[in-house]
Amino acid sequence: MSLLPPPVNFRKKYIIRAMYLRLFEAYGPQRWWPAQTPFEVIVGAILVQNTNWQNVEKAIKNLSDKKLLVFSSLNALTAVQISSYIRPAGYYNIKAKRLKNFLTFLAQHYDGNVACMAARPLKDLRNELLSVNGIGPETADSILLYALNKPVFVVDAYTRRLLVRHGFEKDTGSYQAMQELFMSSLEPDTAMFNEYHALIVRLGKDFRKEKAAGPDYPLKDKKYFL
DNA sequence: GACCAGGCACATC
DNA sequence: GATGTGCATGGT
Repeated sequence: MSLLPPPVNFRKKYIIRAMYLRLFEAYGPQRWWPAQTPFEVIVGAILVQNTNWQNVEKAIKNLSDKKLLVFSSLNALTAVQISSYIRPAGYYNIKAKRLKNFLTFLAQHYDGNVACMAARPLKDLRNELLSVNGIGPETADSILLYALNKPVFVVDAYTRRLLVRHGFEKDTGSYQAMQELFMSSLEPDTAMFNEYHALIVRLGKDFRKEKAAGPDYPLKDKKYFL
């Protein structure tokens, strides 16, 4: 029995859990991922790399209008052809190649069927995705969580900024360290991981909006929302 | 006209 | 391992 304060990790984990409740209370369910099918989720996950979602929506619509949000249709196109549809998303040449890389991977390993991926052990599947050129940790985890409903926590730029601003991680901290903080603090619950990450993005966008609203906005007071 | 956005690969030290 | 750079559009 000790009256000493609990270890830092204990406090951090408590706050990680409490933040979810606060965010959910404030914003409610976010209903992610904004897509009709798991295949569309994956296309969006690649297109959104370092890009505003609004721009991705335009690219997705171009593909959707041409009925290309289906493996067989998109896979029939060359990278150059794909790039012509996804221009609004930016980095369109490299992203077209990345989409082709994924489509080739899906064809070779899963007969072009996204649902077939879900049968593989999570760790193996994650490593497979990471082996595809153009799919890094965040894109892989977004695919696992939002397309395949696997209990994996997605760390993105908003998550990183949140942890750094709260002094939970150094800004040089690794993706894995930040992911581990969430996953060791929470039960592996797919629906909750889905919601939590979406809420962090919502918070980040809100924060940016208010910051842009005026130079007198009291950022210092808004920094901590717990 | 800057500056930014839900990354990633690659070169170099 | 850490750090720097190219990739590109559209909104504020």
